[in-house]
Amino acid sequence: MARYSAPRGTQDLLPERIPLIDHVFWTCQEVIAGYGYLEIRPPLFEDTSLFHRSIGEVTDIVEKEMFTCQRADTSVTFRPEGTASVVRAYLESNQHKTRPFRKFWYIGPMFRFERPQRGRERQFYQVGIEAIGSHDPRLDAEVIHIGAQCYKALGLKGYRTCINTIGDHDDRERFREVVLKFVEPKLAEYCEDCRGRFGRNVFRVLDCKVRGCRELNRDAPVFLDHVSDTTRAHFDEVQQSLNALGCDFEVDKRIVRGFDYYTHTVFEYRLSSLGARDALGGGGRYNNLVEELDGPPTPAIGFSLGVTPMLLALEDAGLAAEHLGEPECPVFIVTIGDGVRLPALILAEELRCAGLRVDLDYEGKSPKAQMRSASKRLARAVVVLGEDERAQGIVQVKCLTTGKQEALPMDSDLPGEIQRILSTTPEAETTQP
RNA sequence: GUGGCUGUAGCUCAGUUGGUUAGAGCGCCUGACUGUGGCUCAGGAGGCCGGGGGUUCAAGUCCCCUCAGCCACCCCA
Repeated sequence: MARYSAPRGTQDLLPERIPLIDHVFWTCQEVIAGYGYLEIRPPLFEDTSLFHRSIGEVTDIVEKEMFTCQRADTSVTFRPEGTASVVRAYLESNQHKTRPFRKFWYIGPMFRFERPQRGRERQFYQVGIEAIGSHDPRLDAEVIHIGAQCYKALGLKGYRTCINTIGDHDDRERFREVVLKFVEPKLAEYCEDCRGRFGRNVFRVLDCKVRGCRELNRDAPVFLDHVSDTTRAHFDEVQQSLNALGCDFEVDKRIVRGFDYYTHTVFEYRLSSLGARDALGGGGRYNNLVEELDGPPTPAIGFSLGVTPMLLALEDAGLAAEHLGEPECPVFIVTIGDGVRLPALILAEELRCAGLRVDLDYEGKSPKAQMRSASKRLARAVVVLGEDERAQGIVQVKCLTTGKQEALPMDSDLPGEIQRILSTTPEAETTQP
């Protein structure tokens, strides 16, 4: 048992797993870049107040899930999501004055003090995009489509793109009144949770899973019946644009997102095979957030995709294995005898300078064991440098895929020769089991 | 934060109604002509049985606490 373990809800990304993570990163990045989004890298922590303002005071995240650090008179919080930071950076660099419409993407760790379970960690990676400065419904469609394209590019199947609108502030206030009037008379009949939700967030009462509450909600008011014409028109155009893009989607009236800043279009990507926590990612429009953070009224929309659920989905679909494993080190130098300790060090460095990835034994292993190490490291060529070779001014170069070995003079073009040997043995070992 | 399940070698797991020196497969190390991998064979190392306390003549096995993971809830990527 190790003395220390990683903090709860965190994990080490060991070398074997890095290629898989990178695969996800690169695939998403490639898709996103195709739509003109540019990467932005804000700090991992912000003034605590930024999240209070953006996410909302009465959200679970702000109330109990923030990693906050107090030093003297400053309080910073490790970001629980990316949007607030991006908007803050947008305003701080005066984009709203110089280049009001911008499209950003980001990737990096987020932090939430939650109880961990499958697909939920306290430090987790998200890839996200934020398009700030336009209310064009075609942009909503683009953003929604990009997320789906990321999943498609990863080879995932069976995910669903669910969209909804939560209207603007007026729409919701109007609807809140309607719902309050609907629920209040029979409040006593609802479950305990719902009676709590009544005061905090009435809308949640409408999608309670308890059977009794479902019965009570059978004739509940429908939001879309109470929205303004502009809200409805926007939502309609979003759907038309999605169809134009060839993006499959379904409307799910129950989508309500966890942050206060969302307006109008909200969406979620779901994959039921993930279990109870079936969301791959989600996002929405946030037309009031820029203003809320002391900028000019500026419409915007974005999403964030959880890397953890993507990894789980890839693993479930059997698409992860091919990306797991330690990156190969194509050239390994086997030394025999103490007399070649320094010559081997020099030779390795010369080969590296010529652009090869080279390693050698630092454990004092026998030649046989060094060969085994080379194999395990997926080396494709071994350079044997022993006392005998050194005396003759040569090295033995053994190709591990063909097993052929040839003697080459030390003063010949060794890097070139090794390159030649590596390139004449294409992909032999990748076809092994 | 609430409830439930689980925790034995590096990994995946066996371990009978509590009973002697806790096992297997894989992996790791060594060896099979004192300098040559993969395959095979032989041998070897490696476990405070998650941690702490308790019951008992005796605890990996039973009880309590704690930590961690998983599952569900709240909520959420």
